[in-house]
Amino acid sequence: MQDGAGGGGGDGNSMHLLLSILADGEEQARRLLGELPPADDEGQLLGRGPAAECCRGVARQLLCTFRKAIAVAKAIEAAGGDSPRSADEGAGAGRDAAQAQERQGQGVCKRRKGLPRWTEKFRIPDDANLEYTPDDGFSWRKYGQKDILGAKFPRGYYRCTYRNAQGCAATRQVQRSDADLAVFDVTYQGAHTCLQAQRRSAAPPPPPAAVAAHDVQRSPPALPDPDMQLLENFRNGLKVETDGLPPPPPPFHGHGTTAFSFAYAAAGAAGYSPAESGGQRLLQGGGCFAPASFSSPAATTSAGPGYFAVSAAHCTLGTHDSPELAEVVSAATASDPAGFDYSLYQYHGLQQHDQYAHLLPFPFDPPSSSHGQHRDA
DNA sequence: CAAATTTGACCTGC
DNA sequence: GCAGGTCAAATTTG
Repeated sequence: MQDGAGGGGGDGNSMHLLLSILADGEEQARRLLGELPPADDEGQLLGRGPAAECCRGVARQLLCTFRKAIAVAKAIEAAGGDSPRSADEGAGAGRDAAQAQERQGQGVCKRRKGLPRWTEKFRIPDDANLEYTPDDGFSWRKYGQKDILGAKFPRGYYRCTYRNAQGCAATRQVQRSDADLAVFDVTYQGAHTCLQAQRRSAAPPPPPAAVAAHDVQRSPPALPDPDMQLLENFRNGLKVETDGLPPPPPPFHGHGTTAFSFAYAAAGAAGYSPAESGGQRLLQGGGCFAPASFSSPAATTSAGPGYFAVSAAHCTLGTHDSPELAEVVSAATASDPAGFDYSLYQYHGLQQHDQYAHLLPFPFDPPSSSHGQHRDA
């Protein structure tokens, strides 16, 4: 991974470009926040009410996310191209656990080879009890628990409930953050090949009105709504950890829009289909990725309804080689190739960084471009 | 009674 | 040898 496409973040031009884009995004986020009227400004359209609060929350989070991303990018640059790491580590939150995870992560890749690996941060509701565990909609069976050096809380080991019945190799590790009890680091390994993933892929998109009508700031939906989850995801911050991969395409492109293509790919490997319209809509609209369909009838995870907050999609592909990235992206496209929106990849800036285009398992030649830039595969 | 969870032992990589 | 990850028997739960 360090070799090949861009040298694992060590490419000075790519990093400068990334920093430039991030700085641009930060500036736009700052402007957005500045242009939003204060909460007590009754004269403004968005001055009050849940919608205004939501916008301010998103804007603040966006700004925070950009700053984290910039810090991480600078750290990578200063380190001479070492694997990018969690933005939270740089920001100080959950540092002990993250460092423990980092140590582990470096070793784990060699322990379990061949399967893509990535980590998400889950935030549970503040009023959740201590036994609350993150629910991603899949059905998991716990097979072990281990005290981890340097971590206050034990790590839980889960595998897909249908491992035996359907040969699904997906596993996940759940560890509560030391710094924030409401935050869980959930490391996934392997894509779901069971029917859960297929059901999710086949699930119909939710009505678009669901996003605007819901107060995402305060109350998580009783029934997981993909769009709400995307918003919540956005609100809780993001990080993309390539963990030794070639640097991802710059996630920001165009006029103040954002997208996280690696999170996209990683989530696809978890069984989430990029063809799901909820994901597409919000990706294109400035959001990020989150599970787009929580309709698994088999879900028996311990978290009850009301949960949701994916705060990160920090993608860690296991063995650092581009073929595995292709595998992940392939998984993302496999469920519905016809519905895959190739323009997203262009939208994510790929057309500007064609050194990444070869990582895709399909010829990168988007049928059309609404952004006026198009590259040849 | 079947399925899920717990937990100590064992395996693997560094 | 240490620490993370997995196995599998025992136990719990519905």
